[in-house]
Amino acid sequence: MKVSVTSKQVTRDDVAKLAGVSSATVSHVVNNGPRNVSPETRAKVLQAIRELGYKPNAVARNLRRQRTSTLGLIIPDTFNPYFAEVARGIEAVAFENGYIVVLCHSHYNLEREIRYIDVLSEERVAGVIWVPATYDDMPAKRLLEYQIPLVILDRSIGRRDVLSVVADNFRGGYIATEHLISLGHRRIGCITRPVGLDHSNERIRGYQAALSDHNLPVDESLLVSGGYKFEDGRRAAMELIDCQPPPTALFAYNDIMAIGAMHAAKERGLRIPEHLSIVGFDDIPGAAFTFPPLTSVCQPKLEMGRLSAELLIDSISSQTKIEEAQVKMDVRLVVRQSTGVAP
Amino acid sequence: MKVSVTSKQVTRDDVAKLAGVSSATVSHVVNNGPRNVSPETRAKVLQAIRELGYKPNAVARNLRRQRTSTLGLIIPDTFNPYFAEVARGIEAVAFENGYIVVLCHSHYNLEREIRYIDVLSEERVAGVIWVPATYDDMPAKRLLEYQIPLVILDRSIGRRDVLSVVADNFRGGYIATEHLISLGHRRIGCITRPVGLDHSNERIRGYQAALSDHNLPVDESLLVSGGYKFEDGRRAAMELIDCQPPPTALFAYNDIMAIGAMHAAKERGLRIPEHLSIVGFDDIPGAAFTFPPLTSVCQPKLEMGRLSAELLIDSISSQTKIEEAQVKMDVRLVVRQSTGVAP
DNA sequence: GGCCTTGAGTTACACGTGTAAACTATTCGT
DNA sequence: ACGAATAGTTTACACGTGTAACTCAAGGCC
Repeated sequence: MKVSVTSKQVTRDDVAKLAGVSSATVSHVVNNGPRNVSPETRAKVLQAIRELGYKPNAVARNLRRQRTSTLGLIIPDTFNPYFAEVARGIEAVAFENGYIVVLCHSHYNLEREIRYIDVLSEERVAGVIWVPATYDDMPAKRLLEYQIPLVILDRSIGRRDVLSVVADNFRGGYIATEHLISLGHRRIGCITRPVGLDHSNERIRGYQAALSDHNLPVDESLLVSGGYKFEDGRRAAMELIDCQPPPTALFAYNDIMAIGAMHAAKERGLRIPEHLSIVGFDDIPGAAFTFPPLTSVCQPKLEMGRLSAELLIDSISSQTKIEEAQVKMDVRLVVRQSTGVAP
Repeated sequence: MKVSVTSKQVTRDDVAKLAGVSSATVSHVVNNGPRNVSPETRAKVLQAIRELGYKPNAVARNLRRQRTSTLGLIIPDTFNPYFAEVARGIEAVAFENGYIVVLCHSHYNLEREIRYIDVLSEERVAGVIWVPATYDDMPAKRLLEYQIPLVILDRSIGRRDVLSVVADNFRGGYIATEHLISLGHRRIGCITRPVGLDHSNERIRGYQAALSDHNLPVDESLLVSGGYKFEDGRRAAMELIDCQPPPTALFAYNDIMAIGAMHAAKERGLRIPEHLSIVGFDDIPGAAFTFPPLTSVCQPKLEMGRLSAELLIDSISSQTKIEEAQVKMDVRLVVRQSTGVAP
């Protein structure tokens, strides 16, 4: 039925004129309120809307309502599958609730986070989900200063008034190690990031707690800390394999390093899992496709994204004070074929 | 210097009052025009802006200017690393040019594409980059009907008035096959999607053209079409390996299938590349981490994203008619260790 | 001096919408 | 029968901004 070919925007007044009613009535039809509209009038208005191809202008509506239905997502980089899955959950919940999501890649860069926060502030976004790129809290402070509702994902800044959603990294390290212990392993190596960072600290603490709880020694020489990349994992594994006596199992900080460790084992002629068991962390998509498929600790990434969006939308719409500032999500072990009974 | 603790929005008028000037002058300072402002007045205004923590309201500005600085990105799913990298390029260029990007996941769903188009239309986005989820052109038609500038990524709908950016899939199939031929392979299997879809058709044509150009027979029995997943690749490879005589090399439609084929080979006791060479397509991040690392055809994903954003922004700001509707991007072969001389 | 130009600043209004308040016409309660 | 209540519709205005049109003062030019 669309006839309009002009490039001029069709406004509510055009619809009103065609339908022979006032523009307020059109508004009442479009928004189902706040005043009632008789069925006949409603029909006339809807017909006019269809004929003209009228689309309400969300910009004007946002200005008038003094709020938008836009959420900002500040995330290091969706190229990382972990963040990509989180983003997927956020976008899905946003869409279900009539929000749109502005994608802001910080590229692991503090300055860029801050520049994006200023942009989002000017855009008057309804709220922001922030996946920190560095260990600097300034972005959170600035968002609070701007009075923008905020949920922090994947890290907590320990303030009672800031919502955050994190995975239980301690438990991840614990169950990974316990799994290896239950397979009879006694010397279990750990490949990790440089200590001092939240995630790795927690994962290492879990690893060590599991050892202690099962009366195994916590041998510092079995802990190798490097970077977080494939080559770092490969190198660290080499080092551990060359120990005397070598560990029979490895727990890696993340899957990429675990895959690096698998390569190291193959290069040393070790078969997995017959000679060496390996557990990773994150359960990236590729983990199922390694040879053999990698056992890994899985964070509920999609759920974490969904939950953070739900929390944010809740805190936007209700002014109720928050009870629990930090939500810790449970992790689970995905057992594949890279782990087996100790030799 | 910020003092304001009130939740009321700070407006241009507040700044004007504090600085003792008119609100138009504030506007002239903020926008560097259109009228000149003396250095002293400018200083007073900037000081007032700082004191009040004034942030111009982009919603109001967009309404007044009758345009936004927002781009819509409709994409099946950034969880797929191919799309994630494309999105990264788009976001980067958008940011550099003062645009923000609304992330719209279609989840390979036509209806959702259309619903998002309606939302973006109401939001009055300046333009849209569309990565088609299905083979239905309706989204493009609707965007054109709404007069929203459009760039189609990864597919072309063959209209002279619609910009599109695609990879040279034909050439990808060609150089992959030629690479295998140059290594002495004569029987080269091809694992592909069900025929009939743009991408796979082009890649198969390239594969066949390379064979013909080197005077090798195009043997239909060496072409196995299945799905596009790991298991599909594994099954297809099994079938080819069990041929008599078996091929000494395989070209797979994508890396996931290629990795499936690698697993099939290992299960059959074949060593790669000594007994069987394998080439994939897409060069996903995991391709470098398989054992041995996978040779693959690489599309310039980041560049494709960047270019599509640049084209879109160009076509938004200039009303010039487009010359070349379709841009075909070159691909390159990344040679790793999954291909070797024929046995 | 008269007239035009120029630069700095102001006034006034439009952008498209949501909704309070005003206005009618109809129904209701007594 | 008459004021009150109710439902449907309209009028009027505010949201915060960009900018055209205007004012005013200060030179510049003959």
